[in-house]
Formats: sequence, structure tokens, C-alpha cells
Amino acid sequence: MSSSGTEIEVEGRVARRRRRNREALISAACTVMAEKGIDAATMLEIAQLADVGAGTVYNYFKSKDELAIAVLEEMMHDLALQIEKQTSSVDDAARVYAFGIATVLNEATNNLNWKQLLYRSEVIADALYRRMGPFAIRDIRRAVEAGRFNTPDADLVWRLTSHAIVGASLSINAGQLAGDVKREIVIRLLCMNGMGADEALALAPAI
Amino acid sequence: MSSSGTEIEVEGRVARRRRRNREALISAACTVMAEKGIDAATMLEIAQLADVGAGTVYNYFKSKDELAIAVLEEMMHDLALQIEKQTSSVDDAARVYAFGIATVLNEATNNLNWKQLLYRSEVIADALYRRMGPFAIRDIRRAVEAGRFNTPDADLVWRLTSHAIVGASLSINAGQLAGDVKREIVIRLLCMNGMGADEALALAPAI
Amino acid sequence: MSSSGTEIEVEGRVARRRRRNREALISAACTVMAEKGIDAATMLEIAQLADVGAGTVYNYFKSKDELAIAVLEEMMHDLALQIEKQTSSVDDAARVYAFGIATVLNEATNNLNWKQLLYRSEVIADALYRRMGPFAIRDIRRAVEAGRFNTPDADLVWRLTSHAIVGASLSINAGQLAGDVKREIVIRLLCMNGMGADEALALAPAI
Amino acid sequence: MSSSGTEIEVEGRVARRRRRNREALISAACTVMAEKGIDAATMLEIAQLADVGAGTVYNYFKSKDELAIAVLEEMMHDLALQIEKQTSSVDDAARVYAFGIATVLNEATNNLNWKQLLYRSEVIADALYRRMGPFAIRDIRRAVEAGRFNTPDADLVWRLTSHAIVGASLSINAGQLAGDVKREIVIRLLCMNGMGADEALALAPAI
DNA sequence: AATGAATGAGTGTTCATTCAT
DNA sequence: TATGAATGAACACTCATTCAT
Repeated sequence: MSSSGTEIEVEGRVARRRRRNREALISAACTVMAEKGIDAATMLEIAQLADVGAGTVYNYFKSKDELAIAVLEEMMHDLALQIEKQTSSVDDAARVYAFGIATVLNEATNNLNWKQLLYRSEVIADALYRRMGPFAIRDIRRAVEAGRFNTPDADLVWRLTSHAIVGASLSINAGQLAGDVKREIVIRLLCMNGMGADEALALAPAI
Repeated sequence: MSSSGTEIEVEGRVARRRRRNREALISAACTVMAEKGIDAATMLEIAQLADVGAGTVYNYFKSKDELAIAVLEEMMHDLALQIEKQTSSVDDAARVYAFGIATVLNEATNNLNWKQLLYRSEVIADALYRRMGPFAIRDIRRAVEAGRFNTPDADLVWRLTSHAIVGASLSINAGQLAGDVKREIVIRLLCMNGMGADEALALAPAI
Repeated sequence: MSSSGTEIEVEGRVARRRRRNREALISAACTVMAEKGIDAATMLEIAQLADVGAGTVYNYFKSKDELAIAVLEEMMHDLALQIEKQTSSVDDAARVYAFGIATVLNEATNNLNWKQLLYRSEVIADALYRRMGPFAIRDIRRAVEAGRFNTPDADLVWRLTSHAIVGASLSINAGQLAGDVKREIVIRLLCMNGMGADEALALAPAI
Repeated sequence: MSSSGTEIEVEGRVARRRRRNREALISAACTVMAEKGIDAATMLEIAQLADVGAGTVYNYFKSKDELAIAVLEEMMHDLALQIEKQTSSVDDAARVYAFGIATVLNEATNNLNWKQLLYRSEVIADALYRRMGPFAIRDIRRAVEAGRFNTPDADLVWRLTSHAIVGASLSINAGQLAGDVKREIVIRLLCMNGMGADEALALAPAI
């Protein structure tokens, strides 16, 4: 009782350590999985790089798969920042948005680590919605303001688009959709947003 | 005498079956490894897709690694054809060549399946020399004829360049070379061929 | 019909080749199995050393096991010759016989290759009877003539003793019989032959 | 404070279990490998006999080979005890030592399990030094005291002799050294220790 | 009869995951 | 909660044996 103050402090420490461990694990997993691929990365190697015991990982992630998905989320964030950088000089938000979608679609169908996780489609789509949403939704809104798109609910658009991207990636990987058609898929997704297909077709690759 | 004809036919059958099996195995391995990555692909799955017994694979390839390298060779050929297609409208052979090198370097440092095999550097370099050589050497010669390059021995140039590409990829993956510097590496390789660095720098990414 | 003469000659050649192959195979198997043990020896290695195809071995021996037993027979013969040599200066045939049995028992319980084949007890006992019989039976007869043994049927004695040796070896290997008791087993076997146990006990190890 | 006692107890339990498992594994491996040979013994069978899971073995031994070497060390110890027993009535320490070396050399060149591990020469020599050293060095010292040998450093002598024994065994197995020459090898080793070759030649086999 | 390619059962080994401490 | 030893399922690879030629 008298120690409650201390306990709070202790909990704070515990919570801090938990966060630190979780971040260290994701960071370690990012490093190892990016270098060797998900399969070749071993949980023990990741644990050691994160400086925790082998069993500790499972206090933070239910399985290797869950950890891989956490890593993928980080990769999504990094991808968003990279897109941000590459489009920093582009004024037209519609273009930025189109470029972003094309980039994500490209990553999802070419990067093995993404591909291997696509079977968890709902989880991936949700991660996409959460981690790239802040950027994508901002661009949609700007494009709407600029009269390039026409939608009352940017959030909903991005939520649907997230799922559509995952679905498209799955189709492409399954070979049901030629890689060459990718570009058109991007366009169709954009069309949902009300921009003319022709214009989109002309813009997207121009970046 | 009459049996000699039969023998030829018999040998033909055996040889034909061996070729068919080998091709079926490479094809199956291509499919599975491209989809799941080298590690996640199992030899049994590949064997079944190729319609041979589990042990038969080892009559054709000493190890999973050797099979993966055979697959990589196929990927090199496919990449050459793809580059061919993407540069079909480009007249300047020097540009085509530069684009090709940039593309290969990109694949070698981004495609996980390539990356995981780079430790077999000499083998990879040799495969690169053999499988992409016909295209690369042709381009070098054309560029020489057009006065863009200056070298008496296109074959030797490509042989050296093959090793240089692998070495550069290794350095990049090891983090000793920033990914951003890749482009400059391409240029340096081209410089071996006598074309001015400035011009190359301007051309390569323009395609 | 008119070719019967030729056929005989042909068969002769064929038979000769068969014998040559069989001997080459046993010889090769002896070499390899003695060096590496039965398990570590591969049928392919043996075939190559005998200069025949991999499948050919099975035209001469039903299985690796059968080949190993043929090898064991050779080892038995060699052992007999070796005993012969080591006892060349011993006059007392009973001593020679006792030494021989002790030597065989020792080999059967210490040499891994023998031990591993003991489970084929009947076959081994028969081989022992056939391959060491000429020597053993001769010694028994000599010992009878010298009044050291008393039996009307040396052949039968050796036949029974062969089985007894195998049985004793099995028991010793199974741990049901201490290795220290081996000597006494030898004696009991000898007792079957009518020689006084005491005398035998005194003689056997003295060589 | 009160937990420190518990901790000690806990560590003790873990450590105890680890020791028990290790010993159980070696014991099980001894049994199975002695009976069937190293190759025919399967890791699963050993694990089951030791009452642990299949994978657990690899927490204690890096490979089947390492386990086999641990077994060989036990066999060395047993051999030392056996030599001890067989020479219990011999007073001359030099004779005991000579007999011991001859016995080891014999085992190393006749016992298949030893032979198959000789390629790990350095490891085997080291094991020989450690496991038979206490006995051998004691005999050397006694022999020195009795004026039979003359060396200031028995430990060093045994260390060198260990390597020499392994080297001799390798040569004998390779056929570079006739088995008949073994005895002389023993003598030469003994000569390193200062005892006259003639005397040694007369003593060693006399036991 | 001889060959050597095909086969698949069996083995050593790895590693994600669990669990006692 | 953190740890690391224990576990067993899964996989690469070997090799005795079969069989088409």
C-alpha cells in the first residue's frame, strides 16, 4: 500500500522495458529478415540481436508470422516516407497518390517478404490502412480540394483501396493477372476515386 | 547392324527423357522458388511438380543450392529478354547496355533470391557471363561501331563486367556501398569501356 | 545345333566372366567393408571398385546383406589360414583346435562386422561349417588319432560346434554371458568332444 | 535473501538434470554404438534409450560425430581400467606402460569404431591424453623412480606419445605401415622415454 | 546379362514453439 | 516476466533396390 507510489514507478519501468524490448525485437527482425528473408531468419538470431532470451520473443509476438507482419508494418511506414521523399517536388496530390499506389503495388508483387505474407490478406490490408493511411488520406483530401478527385470520405476510400491493393497483388502473384496489367489496375483503383481514367493513365507513370 | 539403328533410338530416348526431366525440374523450381523464395520451397514440392520421385532431383542437381543456381540462370535469361523488350525502341546501343547493367544490378541487390545466392560469387558471375553475354556483347559491339564505346574485345569486357557486377552487388548488400551509389558504380563499369562518365551518367537513368 | 560347340565356348566365356565378376565383387566388398564397416560401405563404391555397373551387383547377390555374408565367408577362410600360421609349430592338434575356437569366438564377439551379421545365425553357422571345416575337422581327426579326443564323427562334431559358437557369440553380445566367461564356453564346447575339461582349460590359453 | 537459497537449489536442479541427460546420452550412445557400430546407430534410437526427445541430443552434442567422440572417450577410460586389471599383478611399471600402449594401438587399428574416428586425429589425441593420462603418467613416473625410464617431464612425454599413437594408427590403417611393424612402433615410442629398445622389445609382448 | 536412372524409405539436423523454473 | 532447455515436426540428402533399355 505504502509502496503504491513505488509500484507505479515500477510499472512505468516495466512498461518502458516492454516497449523497449518490443521495438528492439521489431528492429532486429527487420534487419535479419530484410537481409536473409523471412524463412532464413531464425527466431534465435533475432532474439540475440535484440538481446533477449529465446523464449522472450513469444511474450511479445504470438508467432514468427506475427513478428514478420510487425516487420512488414515497419516496411510500410518506411515505404511511405520514401514515397514522400521521391514526390517532394510534385505539386499535384493526385499524381503523388497515384505514384504511391503504384509503388506499393510494385513492392507487394516483387518483394518476396511481402509476397510471402499476402496470404494474411485481411491483416495486411489493415496494416496498409493504418500505416500508410495518414499519407494517403492526406493526399486524397488535397486532391479533392484541388478538384482532382471527388469523394466525401477520403478515409473510406483509402480503407477500400487498401483491400483492393492486397486483392490485386494476390491476383497478380497467382498469375491470374499479367504483371503488365498492373498499371491498369492502379488506374481502376483510382477511378473508384472519381478521377477520369484517361487522365490517370497519363499521369501515373509520368512521375 | 539392324540394332545400331535401334541403339541410336534407345540412346535418344534416354537422353530425351533426361533432358525433359532436367527442364521440368528447372521449370518447377522456377515456379516454386519465385513464388515462395528459395528457403520456403521444398525439394519434395519441386519434385512432385516436375512429376519425378523425391530422390531423382539429386540425379540432376547435387544440392538444393545447385538447383537454385540453375533457376537463377533462367531468371538471367528472362531478365535479358525483358530488357530486350523494354529497350526495343531505343537506338543507341550504349544506352541499351547501360540500362541493362542498371537493371541487373538492381535485381541482384533487391531480389532476395539473387541476394541469397551471391555468396557463390564466381558461379554467379560465370552464369551472368554466359546467359546475358549474347545480348550484352552484341550491344557493346554495336556501341563500338557507333563510336560510343572503344574496345577491341567486347567478350573480355563483358567477362570482366560480369564479375564487377557481382562484386558491386556484394559490396552494396554488405552495406559497404550505399544503395545511392549504385548508379555511380554503373557508370564506373561503363567507363571501363571508354565512354565518358558524364555522358553515361546522363543517359543511363533516362531510359 | 551346329553351333553347339561354339555355344559351349560362349557359355564358357560367360561362366568365366560371371566367376570373375563375382570374385571381383567379393574382393571389392572385402576391401571397402573392412576399411569402413558394412554400413558405411556403399553398394555403388563396391561396384565401382569391382568395375561393374551399380545394378550388376544384384545379378550376383540378392542384397547388401548377402554380399556382406559372402565377405564374412572370405574372412573366415582368412582367419583359418591365419590360425594355421600361428599354430604351425604346435604339434598337439587338440591345442590347435582349441586355439582356433578361441580365436573364432574372439573375432565373432569383437569384430563389429561379424557381430552385425550374427543375427543371421543359421547362415553364419553354415558358413563357419563350410569354410573352416576343412581345417577344424582335420584337427579333430588328428586329435582323435593322438588319443586326445574321442569321437567317431568329426564332421558332425564340427557341424554342432559351428552352431554352438554362433550361439555363444550371440549370448555374449546380448550380455547374457560375461566376456570373462568366454574361455569357459570354449572349454564346454571342447567337452562335447570328450576331452577332459581340466586339461582343456589348461591348454587353450597357453598357446 | 530467502530466495538466494532457492536460487541455488534451482540452479542445482537444472545443472543436475543437464548432467544427468548428458550422461544418459553418452551411456545410451555407448550401448547402441558398441552393439551396432557408429553408422548403424541412429540418433533417434539413442535419444529414446536416453529418454529424451530427438532434438534434445543436439543441445548436448553438435553432431553425431561429436557424440561418437564422447563415446570414444568413455571407451578410452574403460580400456584404461581394463589394462589396470590385466596388469594388476605386474610390478614393473615399464612393462605395464608398454602393455598399455600396445593395447591402445591394437584397439585403434582393429576396433572399427576407433578407426572411423581417427580422421579427427587432434581431437582423439587430446582425448587420449586426458582420459588415459592419469594412468599412463603414473606408470611413467613409477618407471622413472625404478630407474627404468629417464625423463624429467612425464606429462609431456605422455602428451607427445598420445599424438604419436594416433599418428601410428593412421599410418597403419592407411597401409603405409604393415600391421607387423606395430610392435616396433611401440618400441620406438618407448625409446623416446629413454628405455633401451632391446629391453623394451623383450618385455612388451611378454605380458 | 549389364547398365545406370528412378525411386522412396530412412536419417541427421534445424528450428519454431512450449514450458518448467 | 524472462529465460533457455526440451520437444518433435519438417526437410535436405543418401543409398539400397528396382526396372526399363
